[in-house]
Amino acid sequence: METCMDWEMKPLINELTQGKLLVNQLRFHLNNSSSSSGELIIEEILASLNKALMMLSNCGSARDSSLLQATTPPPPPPPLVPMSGTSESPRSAIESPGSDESDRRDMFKKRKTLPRWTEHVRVCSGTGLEGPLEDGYSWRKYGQKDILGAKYPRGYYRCTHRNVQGCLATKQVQRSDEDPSVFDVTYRGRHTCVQASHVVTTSQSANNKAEVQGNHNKQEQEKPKQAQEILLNFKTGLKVKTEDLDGRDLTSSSFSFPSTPIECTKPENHIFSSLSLDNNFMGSFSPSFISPTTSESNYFSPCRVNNIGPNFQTSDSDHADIISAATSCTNSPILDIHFSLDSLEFDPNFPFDTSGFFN
DNA sequence: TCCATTTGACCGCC
DNA sequence: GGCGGTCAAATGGA
Repeated sequence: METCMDWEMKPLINELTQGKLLVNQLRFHLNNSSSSSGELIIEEILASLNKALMMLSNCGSARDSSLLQATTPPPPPPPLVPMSGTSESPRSAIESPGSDESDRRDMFKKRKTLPRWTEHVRVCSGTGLEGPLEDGYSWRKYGQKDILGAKYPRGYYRCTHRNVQGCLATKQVQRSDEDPSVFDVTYRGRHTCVQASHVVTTSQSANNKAEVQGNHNKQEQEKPKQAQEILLNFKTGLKVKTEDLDGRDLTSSSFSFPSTPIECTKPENHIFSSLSLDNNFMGSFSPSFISPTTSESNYFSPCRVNNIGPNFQTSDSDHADIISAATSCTNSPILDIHFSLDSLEFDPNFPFDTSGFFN
């Protein structure tokens, strides 16, 4: 069986390369918009992408499946991992009719080895609703428990596709005692499922790629068009806020896209609302960013950002893997997105398919 | 009827 | 034995 590293190395590199391409397109766009400081950010993004690419080419198969182990503190591991044929099958789905006792014991053992990481998510004020967080995946609540010492109960969610696709990803949502608007979301396991929206977008992407491969000249002609579409989609909801960067107030220089579709302004439309381009984003979001129909979709909009330190570096603290929160995105027609590509650690196990994101 | 949520009970770990 | 995590029956909504 191939190592997880191998399984989508090429697509990953392709996607990163495409990311570079898109950033260049973005740069072009920004140049036209005479946003000089946006250029600075783009340079950083490009540098980060290059760095990631270099890391990928260097690490190669050096990295092993140890990343699947629950390590402390875990670099925010991406939840997406192809585990087709994995031994980790949910009890209810793929279990063999063996002894329930041993199965249950196995379940606990597996649980311990699942990667685990935490995000701090601040919900956007305005909805006043309480509920699970929309993060691009379909979650189904399977339990809630009062936790000792915690004011608020902890909600337990698992992937909706657990039974169908054997996806073992779970998350726990715990409202912070100190700040009720902050939720600690602990993810466990990685998504092995293919979200419906993801399928659509990736297939579209695949179609585009097939088309491109079929006709190279056509590719040259269509790429700008494609990229433009991508850019259009990209800019519909994306704004990079940089005021937190190392004390540099770059707010004025942050690049933002003026034409925000009305959909993005609606609080009930959270396609981009939980977008965060950090490590966790790489893992926990369906690249399509299209929220599947889920009970949690309309509750509120979590605004997740990375802890952006100097030069987009995450801090060395325990919170390196913790997503702090933006204070608000509800009232902004353009959702703020903080991201740190510099801190990306591409888990070889993670099927980083940005086609959905950039499409 | 199907699906998601709720909630009490159960089980393993510490 | 207590606590955290999960299961599964009951319940409700679409």
